Amino acid sequence: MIYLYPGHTPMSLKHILLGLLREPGTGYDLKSVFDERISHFWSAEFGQIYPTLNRLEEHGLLESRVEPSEKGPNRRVYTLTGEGRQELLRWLNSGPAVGAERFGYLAQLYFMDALGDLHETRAFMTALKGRLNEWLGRLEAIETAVTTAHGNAPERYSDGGFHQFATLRMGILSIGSKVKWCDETLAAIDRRLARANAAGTGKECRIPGGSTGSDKPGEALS
Amino acid sequence: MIYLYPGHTPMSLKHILLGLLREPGTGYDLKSVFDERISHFWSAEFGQIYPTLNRLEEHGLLESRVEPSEKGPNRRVYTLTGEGRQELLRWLNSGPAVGAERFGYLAQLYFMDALGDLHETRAFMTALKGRLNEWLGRLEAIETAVTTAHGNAPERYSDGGFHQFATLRMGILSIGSKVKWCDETLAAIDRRLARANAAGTGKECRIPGGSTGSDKPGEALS
DNA sequence: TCTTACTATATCAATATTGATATACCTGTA
DNA sequence: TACAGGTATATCAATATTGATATAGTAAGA
Repeated sequence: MIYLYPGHTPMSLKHILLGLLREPGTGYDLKSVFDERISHFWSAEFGQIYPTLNRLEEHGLLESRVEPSEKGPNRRVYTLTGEGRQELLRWLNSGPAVGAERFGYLAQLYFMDALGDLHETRAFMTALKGRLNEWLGRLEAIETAVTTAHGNAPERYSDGGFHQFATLRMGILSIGSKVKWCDETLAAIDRRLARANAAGTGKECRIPGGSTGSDKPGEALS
Repeated sequence: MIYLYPGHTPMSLKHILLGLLREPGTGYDLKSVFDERISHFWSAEFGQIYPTLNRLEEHGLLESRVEPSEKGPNRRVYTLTGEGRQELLRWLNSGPAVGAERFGYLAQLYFMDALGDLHETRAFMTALKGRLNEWLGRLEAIETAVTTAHGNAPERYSDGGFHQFATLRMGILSIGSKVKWCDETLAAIDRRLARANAAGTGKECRIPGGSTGSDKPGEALS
């Protein structure tokens, strides 16, 4: 990895902007693309987009021109330069950028034994499943729209292409697997709750140590 | 969400440190926990761990004492205070922290039509599958170790508990779904490559527009 | 007229995060 | 002796990221 700037870390935002700007656009346009088309793998705020566009232009990877807008203030439209395209290709050829994943909700679950009551974990997992299902629904709606609409006029940043569609599929399969995991976990919680009820106390269920371990689906957690 | 500090964003590192420090430990200990036990949902470097521990102590959520080490320089051992425990519980009760996910490799794939040759995409996906499979193997090895070892002496930050095991399961299901997605995508690439070969040219395969769309497994991408 | 909403750019403070670096103790080994 | 490797703390510069804020034009509707 050749770094664009000293101290540069292999984060991808700069390269994503280069990739999106193969078709000219403004910072405002780009923000919609993050929110509407690629939120399943990256997000960015204005506060990061505008300064990054500036820096990429300073370094000659983008160039911009100001155009009048039909609906508001002037637009500063950015386009990829030859140098920018080279940097984009270099990044695409640098091998898969597999990095650490971060899940705040898993961190919460990891420590949730501190609450000492599995009913709270159950409520947490139910809420989580709801949130993930909403997300999955949004992705599947896009998938349906993409696979249904044939012959549509090509849109800017269209998700119709093979590569774009493949990233959408990963989002769907990955979030889908998390929903299944919620079900597996909820089932395991209910089994534990039932056992605790049978044993007598009914309300307080401090969690007994390790897992029993099983490969049968739905019983990996018991 | 009540923010710990002005301008505080809902990132989880501070709370993760509080959770891990229910059992006393040093910054160095914590780093191993990130690397060895919870890398499937969070990671952190020394450069972030030490300053964060300092700030948490300043705010009264942690306290520390210096102890001689058996194997090196003195150890600064941190422990959770009552206030720290309260903040941890508040975070656990604040609902699932579902945030945007970021995948550098999906960003690369999204723009890879720029390379104009599906063989390059194929090589990329093969490399990615390899990396993900390695990762999956590491998680499954931990799962096996956890489900096999019964009656072991309880370790610091043991992964034996139900909640901890559930987070491991999500890692396995989630990475597993991504490996399956690699297979689905590689199969789709091969079908396209075969079609292009049959059509004549053999080498250059610019990608024709949209996807055909199908629900049959392995054919969602064609 | 006033307000709301959308378009559009830009900057700020604060925190988050990485990767490099400096220091220093201890143990085993070449 | 010298060096490698593991234990341990700490700081730095640079970049990444969030969320709030300021400014302004346009258009629709109360």
